[in-house]
Amino acid sequence: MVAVRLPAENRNPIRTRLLPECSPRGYGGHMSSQVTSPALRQGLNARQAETVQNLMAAGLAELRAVGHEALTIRTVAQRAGVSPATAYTYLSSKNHLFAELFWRHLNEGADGAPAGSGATERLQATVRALTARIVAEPELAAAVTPALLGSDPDVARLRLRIGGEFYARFEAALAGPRPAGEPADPAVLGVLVLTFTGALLQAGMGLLTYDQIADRLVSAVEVIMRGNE
Amino acid sequence: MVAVRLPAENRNPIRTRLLPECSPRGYGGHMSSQVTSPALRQGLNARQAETVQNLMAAGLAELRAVGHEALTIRTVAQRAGVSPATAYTYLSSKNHLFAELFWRHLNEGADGAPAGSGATERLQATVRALTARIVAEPELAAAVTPALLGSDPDVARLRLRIGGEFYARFEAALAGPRPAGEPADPAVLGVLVLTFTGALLQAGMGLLTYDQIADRLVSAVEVIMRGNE
DNA sequence: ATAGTGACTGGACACATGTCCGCCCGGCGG
DNA sequence: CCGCCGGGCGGACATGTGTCCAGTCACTAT
Repeated sequence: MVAVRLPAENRNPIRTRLLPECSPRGYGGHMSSQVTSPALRQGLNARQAETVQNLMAAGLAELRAVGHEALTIRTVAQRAGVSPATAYTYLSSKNHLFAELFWRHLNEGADGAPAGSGATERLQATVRALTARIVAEPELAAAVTPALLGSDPDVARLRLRIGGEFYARFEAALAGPRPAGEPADPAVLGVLVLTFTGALLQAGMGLLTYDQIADRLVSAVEVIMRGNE
Repeated sequence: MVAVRLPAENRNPIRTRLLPECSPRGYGGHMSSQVTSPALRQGLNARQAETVQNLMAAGLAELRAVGHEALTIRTVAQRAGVSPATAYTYLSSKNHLFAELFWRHLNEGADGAPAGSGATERLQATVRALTARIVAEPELAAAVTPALLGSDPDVARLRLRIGGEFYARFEAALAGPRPAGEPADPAVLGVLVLTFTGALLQAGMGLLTYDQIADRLVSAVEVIMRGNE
């Protein structure tokens, strides 16, 4: 950890790595031509956006090819056709790369809120959808669990977003379809999120395979909801 | 990660780091004079056991003093008064140190199985006891979460033990006092363990403070048990 | 007393990580 | 056409990690 070398006040003036918001999620209007309203894209111009795009694609490819342990920012940079120095201007660390990739991966596949008559049913659908999404990139899943525990500020930012996303999805499923669902019980919601993250942790540790966690979680939802509507 | 450099077949012939079982747990007979029945202590003789003891104490002290990010095996070795090379004969990595310290810490404080009339009550007592134990060494808690995700074989060993310990404690609380408790429902048990590890993960990420997790978990137990006896 | 055993040592090694800095060069405004 | 601006480059650096090996020294058995 080099980050400890300096007392954290005279380093990194404000330089949080800037990456385009760019979640290709839902409203597909503003990402058509790559240059529309550059100011909205977190201050990245077209050239920079392309570099970032290359880095992300290369990161995923490298991850699939050699796994998260052997991957280094330098090999990713090479695969993306940029220099390591350039890569480091966008990615503060390996952990940051993994977190960013995971965030993007999570937000692909535009699953609308699950419809269904009962909360349990909707929650189980949500759980299945999420785990399916995660299981689709096993190496990414294995990489992101330790990565999200890093102390890097860019990681912290992503971690909040990812946690919030889980929370939002479970809340949507618990409360029911939009116009007038019942309000979600925060205690129940909390347990659901805790259980889900617990499953991810156990999978990350190798105590559960990613195949098992879907079934475990479906069963968990049933147990939890048994006394709660 | 140097562990990847060689294909893992011609390194470490069998040399899993040996540490004394030594959990000062319960039956306090066999650890009085430091030399009784050396064979039982995982093949460590008195001198080695003392070195290990020094390393563990130094590790904990260093952890408290500078935190887990700044700690290195070399500083721990120095504090323990041994050379880094020696430290590495017992500790395969920083992660291994943290896992070992956590395991020992968890097994101090000889809390017997919680008595109580209802399963919910016993589970809440268990949850409180565990989190209190963990919160007693916040730096250790912060260190162990990422550490347990490591790929080091020594870490894997500890991780299984720690997971098993959690499982056992929840099972004991769920099933009730020894001679004739009702058998624990494995689905409920599974949810409890997932929720607990989820809470640890969230605390490790900084989404929850370690102070909050006790309350969250007590509430979680109530929610989970609401429909299950 | 002597030789041997084995824990510990010192120090160099092969990587990896993230930072810094001077330079290049292509596009854009004058 | 010229000059600047700024993204990207090359490469050295400081630091950390885990490994390896020849050598030392106290204890032990003969």
